Amino acid sequence: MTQVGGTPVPDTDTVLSEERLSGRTSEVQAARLERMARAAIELAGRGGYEAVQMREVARIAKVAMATLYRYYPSKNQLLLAAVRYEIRKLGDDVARRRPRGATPEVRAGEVFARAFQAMRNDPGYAHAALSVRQSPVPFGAHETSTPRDGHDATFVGIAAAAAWGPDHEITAEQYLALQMVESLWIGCTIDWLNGRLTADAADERIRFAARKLLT
Amino acid sequence: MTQVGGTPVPDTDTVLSEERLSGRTSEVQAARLERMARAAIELAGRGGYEAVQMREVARIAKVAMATLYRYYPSKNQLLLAAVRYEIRKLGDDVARRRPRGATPEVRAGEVFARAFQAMRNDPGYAHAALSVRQSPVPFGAHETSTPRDGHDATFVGIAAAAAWGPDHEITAEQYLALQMVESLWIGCTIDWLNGRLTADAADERIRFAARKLLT
DNA sequence: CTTCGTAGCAGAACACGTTCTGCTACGCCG
DNA sequence: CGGCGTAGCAGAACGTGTTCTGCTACGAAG
Repeated sequence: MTQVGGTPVPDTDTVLSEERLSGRTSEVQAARLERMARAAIELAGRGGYEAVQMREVARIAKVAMATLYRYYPSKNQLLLAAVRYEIRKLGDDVARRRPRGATPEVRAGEVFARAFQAMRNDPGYAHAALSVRQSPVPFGAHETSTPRDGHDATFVGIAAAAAWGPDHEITAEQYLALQMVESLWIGCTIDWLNGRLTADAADERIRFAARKLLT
Repeated sequence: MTQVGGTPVPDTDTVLSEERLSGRTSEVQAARLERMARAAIELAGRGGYEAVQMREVARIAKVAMATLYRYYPSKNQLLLAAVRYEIRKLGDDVARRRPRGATPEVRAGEVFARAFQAMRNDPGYAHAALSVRQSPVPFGAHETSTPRDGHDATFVGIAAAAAWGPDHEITAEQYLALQMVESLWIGCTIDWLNGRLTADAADERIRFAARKLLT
C-alpha cells in the first residue's frame, strides 16, 4: 500500500475517482474505481443505457457487486461519474484548442457544438449519459439526498471559459443564458437520438440557440 | 387561478381511450381504458413516477396484468396516455380563457406558465410526466418502433394557437422557437422538481425564455 | 500475537417491469 | 348445436437494479 505521503491532496490522474470515502484512496482503490467507470463507458458505447448492466459492469471490472455498490450507490451514480469524466475531457479539449469565433456567443456555441460532435461519435454513450442526466431524481429525494445530484455535470463553466476567457467573471444573466443553451442542447441531442432530428439539423439548432440566447 | 391540472370538472367522455385496437371499442372497453389511466394518474399524484407500479395500477383498475399490457404495452405508454390527456385539458383551458397578453410572445409565455402552474398543483404527476417524456427511447428503438414515441404530447400547438390565434399558420421559425421554449420549460420544471429552482424562479425563467426566444 | 474494524468477495434474495401459461366466457359463423 | 377466435383473468416466471448474508484478508491498535 503506497501510503499517500503527508499530502492529502488527491492525485490528479485518477480522474474517475469519486472521493466519497475517507478522503484517502489507495492506488488499488483508485484503479478499481477507474475499472468500474471504464466498464460502464464501454458497455454504454456498445448498447446505450440499458446495456450498462450492473452485473456485467462488475464482471468486466473484476469486482463484486457489493464493491461496485459501495463506491457507486446506484447505476445512475456510476454513469454520472462517467459523464463527469467525459465533461472534463471536453474541458481539456477546449482549453487546448480554444474556439476561435469572433464573438463570445459564437465561441460558446462552438463549445456546445463540439460536445454534440462527441455525442455523434459515440451514440451509445450519448444515450446513457442523457438518460441518466435528464430524468428527475426519484420523487421527493432532493429533500434527503445529496443536492444537485446529477447537475454538477454541466457544460456551463466550460462554455463560459471558452467564450469570455477562463478568468472572466460572467454576469448572472450570462450564466442564465448559458444554462438555457445547455437545456436546448439536451433537447436537441435527445431528439437526434430518438430519430426526430438529423445530426446536422440538431447541430444547426444548437448553434442557432447559442446565437439567439447569448446576445 | 391559472389552475389547469386540478379542475374538478367531471370529465365527460372517454378522453383517455387510446383507439389502438380495431377502431371499435365497446363501452366496457372504454371504461376499462379510462380506469387504467386514471389509476396511473392517481398513483403518480401520490408518489411520482416510481409510485406508478403496474401491479398496483392493475389492482386499482380492477384489471389483470395481461389486460393492462394489452392496451398499454409499457409503463411509459400508459403514462403517455395520461400526459396526452392532461395536455388536452390544458388546450381546453386555454381555449376557454385565452391569454390576454398584448403580444404573441407574452401570450405564448402565458401558456407555458399555466402549464407550469398545473405542475405545481400536482408535483407527483409532474414527476411522472417528465420522467416519461424526457428520457431517450431505448437505444436503437427509434428504428423499429412507432415514430415520435412520446413527442406527440407537446405544448407547441397550444401555445401557437394562443399566441397567434387558432387558425394562423405559423412560420417554421416560429415553430422552432416554440419548440425551444418547450425544451426550456422542461428543463426548468425538472430543476424545480429536483429542488434546484424555486417554483417562482422557474416560473420567471420560463416567461423570460418565451420573451427572449419568440421575438 | 490477538483483536478488531474495514474492504472486498461470492452469491442469494428481493422488487418491479414485463412476458408467458393456461384457463374461462362470449359472440359469431357454419 | 359445435367450433373458433378474441378479450379477459389469475398467477407464475423471467430479467435487471438493488440489498442482504456470510465469509476472508489484512493492517492498526493493544
